Amino acid sequence: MDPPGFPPLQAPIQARSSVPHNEESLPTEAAPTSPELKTDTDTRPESEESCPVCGDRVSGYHYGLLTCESCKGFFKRSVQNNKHYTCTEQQSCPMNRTQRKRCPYCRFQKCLAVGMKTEAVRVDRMRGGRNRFGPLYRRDRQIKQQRAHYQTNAAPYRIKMETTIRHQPPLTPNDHYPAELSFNTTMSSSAFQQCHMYNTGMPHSGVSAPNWDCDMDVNRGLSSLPLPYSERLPFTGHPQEKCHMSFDYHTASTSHPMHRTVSESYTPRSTQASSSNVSIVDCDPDQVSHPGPAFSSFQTPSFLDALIESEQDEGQLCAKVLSSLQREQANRGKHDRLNTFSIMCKMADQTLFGLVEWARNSALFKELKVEDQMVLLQNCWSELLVLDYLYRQVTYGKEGCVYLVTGQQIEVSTIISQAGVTLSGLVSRTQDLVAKLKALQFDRKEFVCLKYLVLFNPDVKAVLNRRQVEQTQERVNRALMEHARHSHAGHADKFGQLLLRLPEVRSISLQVEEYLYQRHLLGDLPCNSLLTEMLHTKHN
DNA sequence: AACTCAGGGCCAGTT
DNA sequence: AACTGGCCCTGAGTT
Repeated sequence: MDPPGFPPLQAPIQARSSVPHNEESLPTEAAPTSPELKTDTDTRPESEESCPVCGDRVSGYHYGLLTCESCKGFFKRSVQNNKHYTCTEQQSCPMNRTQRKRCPYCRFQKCLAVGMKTEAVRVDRMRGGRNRFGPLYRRDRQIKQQRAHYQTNAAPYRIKMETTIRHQPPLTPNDHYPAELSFNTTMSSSAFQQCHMYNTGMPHSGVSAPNWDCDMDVNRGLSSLPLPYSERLPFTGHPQEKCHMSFDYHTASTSHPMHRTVSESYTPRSTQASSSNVSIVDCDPDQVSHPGPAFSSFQTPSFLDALIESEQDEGQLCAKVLSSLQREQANRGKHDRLNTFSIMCKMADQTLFGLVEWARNSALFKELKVEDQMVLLQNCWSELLVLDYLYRQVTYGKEGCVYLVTGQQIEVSTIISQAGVTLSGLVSRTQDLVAKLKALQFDRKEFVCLKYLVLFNPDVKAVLNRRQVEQTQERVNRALMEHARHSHAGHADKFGQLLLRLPEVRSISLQVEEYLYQRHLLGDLPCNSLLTEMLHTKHN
């Protein structure tokens, strides 16, 4: 079986002396600790995690993430032998340890969806050595270690991520392996195929053709949906009054909140004392002297309440996005309508616009230097978008549906059947997270806290006043811990459970960025949107 | 130089 | 016969 030139297999099995990986063969008292059994390997994350594909015990990092030995082997064989499976059911077969063998199609799709990388399978079949995912694995370990640390110590959540490496360009065919090693199948000339293969390293199955780029219900719905959403959303006030903030994509770049942050609307720190929101800034529970038990017991709630106050109204955002989209469609000819993908991008863009505005209006954020505001937002904008999306699903989304910022709902199955593998994978990953958050009864205050924790990330390299960012993050963290402890006695360790969701939010957001960037390169994104601008800043 | 660990291969067992 | 999955070999990178 070995290629020519390889030494013949020596070492018959009985002659091998190595100790099985996870066996309980701990050293005896007399025996010195072998390198394999030293303390840090005992805390390896893979020992306690389950395979994201089938739930079996993970055996280490394989092809991009922690998986079990079985899925590692399955994935390797599938890619090496260029397997094309088919599903006899609805392409949504259950995937667990006992049923994973039933449908290789769904198993392989799940492998791709959770992020296993086909380009990590070597077509030259060279053994041993290292690939370029080393830093990714290291980073993942760091995150997991911190997670474990926080679980045991309930210390403040810290997002350990270096901005310089966090947005690596995807592997290109020539990046590490020769082109034919990564793409050993004929590459279609269509832009979609290019995009798909770039993201997954695999040819598109052809089943899930990119109808996503065509007209879907969400598009047709735009002309018929009523403008006021007061029936469906907690809308307060008159939509007409709140919709005056038009969003013209042709002039959008000059009105981006980011631009205004650095130009006309920045309030110098020295003037903050007179800000109407100063109470938030000054009510650090650790700093105040305790006037009495009543006040003391409500310190954190009032801090949180103050944070909540600056939250954008969902109905307001909905009406704004909807009216803008309706206006844009109205200005287009009958045959020039926006396709679904463009509509989604514009929704995301407007939501992002709102999130930047939210940050800028936050008293805690205003405390920071403009330079820090910029780098923090540039670091976490996609995570904020993901969090925002998640909270919307948890709060308004029906089972099996995706709830759009415009109030429309699309069935997840429709998306999965019409979108490509990358997008489908993203949607199903996100739906899993939504289910977990629903089970936790994720509430608005917790949502706001998570947004602040993600925003105030002291590990962003370019941050000037790290201490200030760190202190704010810790305050929010304490507030979240207190809130989770007191408001939801039914959920043991809700605080820890919420923090455990953040690495997944991060991971999804990176995948979203990558996906959007590829679509941008293909000319699918509006060029003068805030979304594009943010993507550009990262890649520059 | 020794160690690490993620890639590939082998092969008994299963379907 | 084809597939599965546990175990082991390999070798670039790390310590």
